[in-house]
Order: sequence, then structure tokens, then C-alpha cells
Amino acid sequence: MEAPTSVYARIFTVIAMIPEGRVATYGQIAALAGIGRRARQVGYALASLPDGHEVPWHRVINAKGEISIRARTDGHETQRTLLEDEGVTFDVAGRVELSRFRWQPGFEVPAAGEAAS
DNA sequence: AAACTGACTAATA
DNA sequence: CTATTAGCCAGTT
Repeated sequence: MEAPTSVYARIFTVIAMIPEGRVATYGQIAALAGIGRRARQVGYALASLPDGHEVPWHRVINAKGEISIRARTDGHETQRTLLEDEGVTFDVAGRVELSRFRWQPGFEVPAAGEAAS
């Protein structure tokens, strides 16, 4: 039952489940989407995002914690603003502290549907 | 159908 | 730290 969805759609779905104040790397999203190491495709998917998408693309950054966006000139500026608005902070180099803001899948739902211990 | 494109990652030097 | 090399693949033209 997971065939009709194209890779892009899966990526959007994964990104859509990133909690606020959290960021994820392309490689991480790729892995969560079930496409292994195709981190590039994740980025390309966002690059092809249509207008009016409901995907928090701004929560997606590269492995260095930097904003990789190369598309819209104001894109990377907007992304930073959006993240800061969610509580994400940037260091002097304009990078996010992945050690602190990296989204950890499975950690978003502690004891939900699965009994603790 | 073939060529072109591109929001990446990791390893090595 | 920067530069370079290599791997990766779906969508668009």
C-alpha cells in the first residue's frame, strides 16, 4: 500500500511530521522516508515544491546545520526567520546547533500507543 | 526516450 | 578550516 506515492510525496509527509522547534537534515528525512541515502532527492523535492504547499520546508536543513537553500534569494532569509520564530537559535556562523535541535524520530511520542516499560 | 538539472552526504587530502 | 571526488536518483524538458 505504499506504492502510488511518489518519492517526493513521501518526503513531504516526513517533513510534515517534524515537530516545532525542531529541525531535520536532508539525509535524515531521506532515511525516514525510506529512501536511504538519497538526501539529494529530498532537496530536489523541495525545490520542486508547488505553490501553496503545507510543508514546513523551513525545518529542513543540511547536515552542517546550515541552510542550504539556493533557490529563492529571500528563501534562506525566510527560513531562518521561521526557525527563529519557532524557538530555534542560530550560532554566529548562522548555523543551527544540531546537537540540540535535531529532531529525533520516535522521541516525539513518548508512551503513545505503546505502553511504557 | 535521452539529456539535463539539482534545497545533499561522506570520505579523503 | 577548504577543496576535491564520488555516489545518488526522480522529475522536467
